[in-house]
Amino acid sequence: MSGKIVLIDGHSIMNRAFYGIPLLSNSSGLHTNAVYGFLNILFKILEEEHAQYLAVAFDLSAPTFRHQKYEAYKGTRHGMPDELREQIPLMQDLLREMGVPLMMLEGFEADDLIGTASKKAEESGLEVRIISGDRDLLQLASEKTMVRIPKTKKGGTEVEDYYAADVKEKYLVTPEEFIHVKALMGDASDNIPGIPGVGEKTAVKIIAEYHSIENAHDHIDEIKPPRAQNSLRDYWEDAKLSLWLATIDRAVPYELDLEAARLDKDHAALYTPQALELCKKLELRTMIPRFSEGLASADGEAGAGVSAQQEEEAPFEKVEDAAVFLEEVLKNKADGKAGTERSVGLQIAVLDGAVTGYALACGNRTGFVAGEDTSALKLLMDRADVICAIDLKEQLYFLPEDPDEKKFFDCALGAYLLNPLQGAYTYDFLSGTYAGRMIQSRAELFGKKKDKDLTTEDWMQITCLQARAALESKDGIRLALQNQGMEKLFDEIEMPLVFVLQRMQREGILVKAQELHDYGVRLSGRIDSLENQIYEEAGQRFNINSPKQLGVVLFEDLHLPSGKKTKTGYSTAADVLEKLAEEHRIVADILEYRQLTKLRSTYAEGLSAFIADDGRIHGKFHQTITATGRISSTDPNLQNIPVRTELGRELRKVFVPQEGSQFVDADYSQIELRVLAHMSGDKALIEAYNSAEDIHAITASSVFHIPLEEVTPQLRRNAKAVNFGIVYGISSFGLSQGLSITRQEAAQFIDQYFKTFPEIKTFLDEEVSSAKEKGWCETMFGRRRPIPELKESNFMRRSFGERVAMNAPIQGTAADIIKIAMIGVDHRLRAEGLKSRLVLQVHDELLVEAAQDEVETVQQILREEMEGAADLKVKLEIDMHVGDSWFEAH
DNA sequence: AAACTCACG
DNA sequence: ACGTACGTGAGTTTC
Repeated sequence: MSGKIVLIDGHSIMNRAFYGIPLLSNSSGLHTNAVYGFLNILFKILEEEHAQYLAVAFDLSAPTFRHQKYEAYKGTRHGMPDELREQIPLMQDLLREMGVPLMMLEGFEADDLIGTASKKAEESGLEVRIISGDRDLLQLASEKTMVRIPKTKKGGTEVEDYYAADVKEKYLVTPEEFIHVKALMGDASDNIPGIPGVGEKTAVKIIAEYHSIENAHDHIDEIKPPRAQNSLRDYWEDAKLSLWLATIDRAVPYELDLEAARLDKDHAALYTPQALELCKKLELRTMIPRFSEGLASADGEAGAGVSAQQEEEAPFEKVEDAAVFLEEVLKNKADGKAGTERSVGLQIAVLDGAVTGYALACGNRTGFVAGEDTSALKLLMDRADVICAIDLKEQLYFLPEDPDEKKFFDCALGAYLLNPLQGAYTYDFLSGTYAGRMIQSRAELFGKKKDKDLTTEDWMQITCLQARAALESKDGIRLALQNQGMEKLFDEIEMPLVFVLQRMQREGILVKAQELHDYGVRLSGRIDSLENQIYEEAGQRFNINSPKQLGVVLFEDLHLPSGKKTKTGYSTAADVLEKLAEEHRIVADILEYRQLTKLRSTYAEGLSAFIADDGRIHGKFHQTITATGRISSTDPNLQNIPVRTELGRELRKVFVPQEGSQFVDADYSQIELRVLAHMSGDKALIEAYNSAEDIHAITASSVFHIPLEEVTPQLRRNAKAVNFGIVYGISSFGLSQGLSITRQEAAQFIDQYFKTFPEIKTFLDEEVSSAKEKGWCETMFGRRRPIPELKESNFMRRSFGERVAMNAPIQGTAADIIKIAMIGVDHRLRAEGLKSRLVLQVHDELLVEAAQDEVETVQQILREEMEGAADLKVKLEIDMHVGDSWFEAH
């Protein structure tokens, strides 16, 4: 017999899918994300494998014998979240409707059934593919059995494939020996105890040499690390038990009905009317087209099957005349084939900085247009109702000027709002998560190749995939935004901001290259003499930049009081060194050396490299990076230009407006604390803001019960630190670090603070408990941040989650507000026909390069748009300055 | 690639 | 008892 069978480990793949995809639920509150993800993986595998047989194994709900025994012995039981548990029967029902055989047998695990079925299949001459998220199944890999493990990587799914040889290559042992490794090292997730004191490294070493635990035990006196030798001797019974637990039973009394598992050629038989019905019932929206199309093609088997097949093999066309293709695309849409809206996915391919072409997608048809003919782009701007893209800001450089901003939809941006923790919003992730089509990622197609190592053909493929993913994921993303109440945030803040940020990037900021260079030279002079002085004081030459070497010099050679902080050695961080400044002259020199070399390498040298031919730095602003909704900046980072020290601040003198312009710089005064006052509604804090200039001083006065005039600088400093602490999600330990006081003292401050501002306490507690209940927190404008840490059992991680729940709504709301202000400022500058432009945003600060004769107007616009960006219970105030450099204006 | 340090809000 | 302030990005050393 020849052919191929795919065996899926049901629970394990459901598990992967559940944790890989945001928790979607349908209108009746039923969660469906794992079902959805499972189908995604299933279809992807089927498309790749062209297999003849398919079956899915599940554990029966009752605990199996092996685990029952061990769990009883150990008293543990791994739980499954209810949100996942409820999806298992749904998945099984759906598979039944699709005619896929379910392998289940009382008393045996899915592992055992798969092990048995794969053994029999191999014996009868079939190729076998085992799909599981569980590395335990690697023991089943052979020359004819490939174990495939889908891994959710940052931004997408990749499948790791293992034949027996691959297991050996990666783990240095054969699949069979792999069981013995497990028996020694154990596996917490699978309740295999292993033996104490033996981890992965030792276990692999022992088994690679002795091939089995029995043989190792026979040569017990030769076992190398004495710790492992003793452990194997003392815990031999545990090792044997573990081996038994880890071994998959390949002789289960179970016969898979191969005929029932048979797949037809294009898998049309999976798409039954009943399965379609169930999909509709579950509201698996993006799966529905797939099932109904499959059904339709099965109905008209004779002719339609062939063309469907062909389309699968050649999904993309290369287009000669883009405008013609687009006309046709838009016409089809308009004809109502896929709705009346004329939306097109768009992606531009750039190779070595030059546009090599662009892809337009409609439905499953994607046309790639080579070269730089942009006629279709103009047509597109004109004719399409919705243009979707991934990372639109970077695409805009290649589109005609001043497009109609309302037409665009950035899928990456939408997906970011739905889960800002995702980290990357690649086309394959968007397609798999929101369009129900799992596709090959860039890494799967081209491995670790860098941009410059890709050919135009490669770009063509990626670009087409991106365009199609954008088009297909748009509806799913919009629907999810709607369901989560974030449509307004998306439409009125995030999407408009894309264009503002792009204009800022394109504008850039003028930097005096010569002065920047001179600044670096000045630093170098001082660095040289410091370096020599440090060597002299140390009595030796060493690499001052190496914390490791520095630690040895300070704490061993010079015997300075042992820096307590350690992780992989001594800490030499600034706060540790500052406490040692009295002990030795070298410490102050090192701190100064650190400061100067930082300024030289990161700023003087680092920034120079980014000055473009126009003399300006065109840094990038990112809108989909931070967990809280802030913007981030790279290439270079213009949001961390020094300001706190005099010498560092000097650097800002090289950031200047162009001839005939001035900088106008405006920053919010304590925006986060004001947001807190508003959101908590705390009467005392609101009153404090309405009555006094100096919020930290009045905080000190209220908290410590002394008249405002008698607040000392020390007390004011304390109060300021507490205010910061509150915004960060207060903890006595954190505050004690910030103020260099004991935890008890810090706890007293906090206690006093909450007595003075009781509604703040209530508010923060409420934020935490609501986030615990819902799994996420949100800003005034509905921006969400999921906080998975709140569910964890680890104290440290859970505490982190609690602090996040207090901080994110505040930091995020402030971020929302300045985004609104940016849109307002940018739009007014342009609407009023001014030449002045926004050039930088630094979280609570905006910098405008203002034409000389527009300075006053710009000031008025900044004040109105920033102070009017949100209506809070306290006034939003800004500080504003005009100057001929960033140094002067800030 | 990870760890460390440090620049900013 | 657990060991930390919240959010970023970049340069350097080390593995």
